Amino acid sequence: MTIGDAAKASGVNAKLIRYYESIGLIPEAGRTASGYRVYSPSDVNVLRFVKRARTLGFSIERIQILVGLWQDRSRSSAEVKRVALDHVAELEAKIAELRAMSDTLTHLAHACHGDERPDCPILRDLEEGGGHCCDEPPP
Amino acid sequence: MTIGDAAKASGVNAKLIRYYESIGLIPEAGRTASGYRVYSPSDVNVLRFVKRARTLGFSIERIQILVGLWQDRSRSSAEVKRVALDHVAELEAKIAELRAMSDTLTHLAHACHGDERPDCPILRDLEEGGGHCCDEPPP
DNA sequence: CTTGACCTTCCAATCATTGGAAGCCTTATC
DNA sequence: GATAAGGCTTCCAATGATTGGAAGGTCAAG
Repeated sequence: MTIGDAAKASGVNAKLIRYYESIGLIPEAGRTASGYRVYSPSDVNVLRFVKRARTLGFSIERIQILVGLWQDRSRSSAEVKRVALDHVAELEAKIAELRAMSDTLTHLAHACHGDERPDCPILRDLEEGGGHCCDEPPP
Repeated sequence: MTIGDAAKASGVNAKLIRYYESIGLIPEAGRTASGYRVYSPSDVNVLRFVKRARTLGFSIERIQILVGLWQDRSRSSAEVKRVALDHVAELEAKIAELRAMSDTLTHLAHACHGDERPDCPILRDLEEGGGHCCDEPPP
């Protein structure tokens, strides 16, 4: 299999496969006499694993660990679970951050007339740093 | 005020202030005879506006627009509201994406014993692409 | 033999921020 | 007046993951 075949079979872009190799996430592929990279079905499995892990938002760094555990027959599921739960904790933290942003803005937008007049609570919030509420103007 | 003073007063790092200037988000600061940047309290207001907008997750591109509207006395609040709601829509899309990741992983982690044995539903999901559930193994 | 589709490497851009290096300016102290 | 500390200047580079392009080599079919 060439890199293009592996890309189709795994769903990982050929360019990305080369990148993953360059950073050491996947081992260096074998080469034909003319220098083309060669892939086996087992290489494709690794690529699919990586792709699925990326879909779940794992960082490349954590995927390195997961691939290592995956290929380690003496792993404990506790190790895998810890990596996953660490990631879940980061996801939840990010969600909470975005949730707070969205709620604040939704609130401000709700208070904004949205007409042709220039007066706007959104701009007032940005101006004043968000340290107050529309019903409680700063002293 | 020097850039360091403006940084303290606005909460925006001096390095970041230079960056914002370089990309045209804020106008070029005046200079002393020796080349130091000079800032006025009104410049600090702009920096605070930018900082608050970044805290709410607005992209630099949208902040450009917001600053323009802020300083345009003939703006309509509808324009501001539209920019804000576009951003809210992006935030909600991102939240939904992260929520799906987190829920999937939480489910998988729940099904994982987390003990010293190697068997692990998390790794099985990554291996098989998540196209099935623990109770419904693939045919 | 030519065309087109593939492969190779290298370099650059994205987004927002941070870091460092090398060198100049200002202020305080001796 | 010399010197040291600390702030300022510019330029270059790195982050994370991915994508884009350019320039050139290789393979298969027509």
